[in-house]
Amino acid sequence: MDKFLLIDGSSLLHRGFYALPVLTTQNGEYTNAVYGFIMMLNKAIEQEQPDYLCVAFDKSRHTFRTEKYAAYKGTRKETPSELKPQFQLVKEVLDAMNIHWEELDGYEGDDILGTLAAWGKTQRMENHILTGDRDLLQLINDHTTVFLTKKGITDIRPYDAAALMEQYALTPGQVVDMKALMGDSSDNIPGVAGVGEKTTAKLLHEFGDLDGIYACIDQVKPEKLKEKLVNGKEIAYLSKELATIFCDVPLEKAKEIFRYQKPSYDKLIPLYQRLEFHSLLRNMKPQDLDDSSVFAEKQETWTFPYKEISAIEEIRDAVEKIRESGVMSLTVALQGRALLGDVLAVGLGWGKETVGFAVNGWLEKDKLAAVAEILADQSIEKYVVDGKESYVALAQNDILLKGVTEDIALAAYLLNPTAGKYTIEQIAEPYMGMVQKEENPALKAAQSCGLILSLVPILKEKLETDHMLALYQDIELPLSMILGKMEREGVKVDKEQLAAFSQQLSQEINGLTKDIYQLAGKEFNINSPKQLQEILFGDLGLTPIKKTKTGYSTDGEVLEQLIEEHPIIEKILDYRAYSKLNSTYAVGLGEAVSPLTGYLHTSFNQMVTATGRLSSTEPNLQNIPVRMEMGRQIRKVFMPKKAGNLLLAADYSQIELRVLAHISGDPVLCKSFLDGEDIHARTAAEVFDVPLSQVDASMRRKAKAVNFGIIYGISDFGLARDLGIGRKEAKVYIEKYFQRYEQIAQYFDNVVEQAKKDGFVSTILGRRRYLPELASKNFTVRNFGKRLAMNSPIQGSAADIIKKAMILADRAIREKGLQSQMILQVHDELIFDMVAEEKDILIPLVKQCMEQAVNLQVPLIADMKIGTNWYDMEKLSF
DNA sequence: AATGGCACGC
DNA sequence: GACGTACGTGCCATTA
Repeated sequence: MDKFLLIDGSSLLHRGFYALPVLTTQNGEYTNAVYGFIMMLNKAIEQEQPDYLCVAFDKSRHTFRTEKYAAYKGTRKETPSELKPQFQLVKEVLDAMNIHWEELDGYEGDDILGTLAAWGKTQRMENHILTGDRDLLQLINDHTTVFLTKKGITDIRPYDAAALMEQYALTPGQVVDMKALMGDSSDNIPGVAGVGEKTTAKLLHEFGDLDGIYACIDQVKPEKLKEKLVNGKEIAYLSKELATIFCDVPLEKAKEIFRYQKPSYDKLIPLYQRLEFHSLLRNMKPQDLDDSSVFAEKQETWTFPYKEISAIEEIRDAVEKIRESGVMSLTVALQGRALLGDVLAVGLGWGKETVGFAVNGWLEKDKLAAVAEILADQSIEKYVVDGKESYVALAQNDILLKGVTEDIALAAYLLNPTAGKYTIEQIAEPYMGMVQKEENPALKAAQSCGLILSLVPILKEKLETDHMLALYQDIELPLSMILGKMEREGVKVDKEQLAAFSQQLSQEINGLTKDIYQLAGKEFNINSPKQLQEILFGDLGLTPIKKTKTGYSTDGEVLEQLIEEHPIIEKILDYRAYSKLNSTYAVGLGEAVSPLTGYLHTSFNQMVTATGRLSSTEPNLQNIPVRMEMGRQIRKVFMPKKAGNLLLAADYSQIELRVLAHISGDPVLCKSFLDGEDIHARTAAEVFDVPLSQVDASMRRKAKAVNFGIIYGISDFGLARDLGIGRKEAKVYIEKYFQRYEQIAQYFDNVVEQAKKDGFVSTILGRRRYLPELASKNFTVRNFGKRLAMNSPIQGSAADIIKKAMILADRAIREKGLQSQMILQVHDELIFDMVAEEKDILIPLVKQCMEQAVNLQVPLIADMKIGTNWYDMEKLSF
């Protein structure tokens, strides 16, 4: 069946406009909406491969609907002046692309789409409608699927009748009935007064449609609702008429005018050049451009020749040329995680040349050996993507990687820490409009080297304008190599002890399982929240406390509240605690021990968190239990490598509150730190209005929760829940806090205000986090954005500080020629495997590196602990 | 393979 | 009045 792609031009243009920052060309032409539109269009064409297509636009505000009801769309704001001229522009682009578009006086784009869809059905075509407007869902039928744009500009979801039912519980026909009843504020369709979303859903479920409701109006209850419906009958039907897409617009419908054909590149290229759509130009495929004379002179700006080599002589030849050049790009394609060191292919780039070669396992190690020398040569600059990964993988093959001066993955992460992935494909896409299609690993590695060389200047310029060049060069880049070293170093664990612990836990779990079956009266899978909730709230009739998406919650908080109701609860809590310890830690860590080294080698991820923190995986060594005594025991298995060595744990005291004191400049909090007070006790004294000496344990506990909340962006609700007090009481504490710490309140107001203006917040070292949430129309999302604006600079600055400290510590250890090793980072804590004889040098050294990492308005304090394992740690006093 | 619920850390 | 503590990862069960 032929495919007919129908595009809602007005909707997509608006979407493009609001999804992208305002862009102008050097001549001052506004282009963001057009750019966004083209991105969406190209993606849709590529995905859908339509045989026919058409774009529909609204012509003017005056339509048959405004004739009928003058206020229709009356609440719409004036189209922004930056968007208006882009309607003309996009039509120029469509003409150059040879894509047919329609608009007609008196009708909306929707009506044109509806008409064409109806016609498409008669032509036995499969209609695919692309829009951001949910109204069009009414057009769904067996020949018509509606593709709705979700967030961003490339996220699209298809809706057929089943998907519509699943998501909105509506049939296509009911879409208009829904509008008839509840109205639509954005189109200013009135609907029936006093009928909202819930009522509408109920009515439609019961009576099917508007006619159904009025046919059985006497059955409608409650009486009030019936009254509303009777009074609103006329408006309901008017609303329905306004919301119904008119499918008989007088249009010329000659099939051939819609046929998909190639763009007229001789028109499109100059147009893109005028609009400065460089990435779109680069993205054009050479084979498409044969007919274009403009292509010849532009070609080299968006393609980079690449080839595969395999003979060792060819590799040596490349190495020689790289030596002369002094700068190279490098890619190392891997199978599996870097620590395995399984290299698939290597790419090398220099000047305007790139090559790649495959490495087939251990047999071809001589190929790697051929490049070893230049890789280890500090004086030859390396441009890479994820240098840590390459470093670790190469090191596993006894090849040292030195001289990494650019890492585009780290650069791209800093430029947008919430992008998610930082592979070469992901980076090239937004910055160059490049979609990499090469699959042969060697060719791909080579091609990537070309992309790296092109991307480095682009990304660096952006870092420079965003004031993050120093953060990139002085923090993230050196840190990546240190993390690589730490990963390879690993940490020793006692496997036997781990197994014994697991044994012990399994026994406890067995006992508890029997008890729980007994108390429940039957056997079931205690690990299954679904089965557990059936037992607790069904069979045993306990009181449900809160809901999840799928049923009643059985989480710890709920169980704690049920503890008095039934003896089974305590057993389940214990069961959960023991199972967690066993599966994740006792068993999980045991399985993660490397058979090669006998140590645990975590991977530190430098490019995942939105705030700048690190994360740790396979295994995660940043969430080893510490709060509960039983769990804390796990720490006994972590030990230094050599007999006689010690573990050194250095953790920042209250780093986040200190950061807050510094950036807010609040005199009360600053003084408290300068005087070395117990910070939670001081907060208690302020909030409860008593002298420091009269603060009791309960007051301090409450104040601690308040401080905790302050860091995370507090709400009275959350604090009340944490402390088990009333919301009003919690609210009083928070108000009192902000009265006493006036400048903190002031700072939070300012940071939110500034974030709204800039679209991002920054840390003390200039790290950014963009906050699109603040511009959301949704109250909840927007409030969430405010909390992020308050929290991210605090958490992110703390991350900046410890990263800086790690670099200082690493350097100091090297300069002093010490054998001790930094092995772990846990957000505010550094762990070292310490040679006992170096104790007196290392401890003050680390302490100083951490405390002097940055200069704040308040002192930074690092507490030092040593021990023979991670459990038995003794605090040192200075 | 992806999602949801839960639980561990800071 | 809405919603309801930031940032993560791993395990297990369930669903597709």
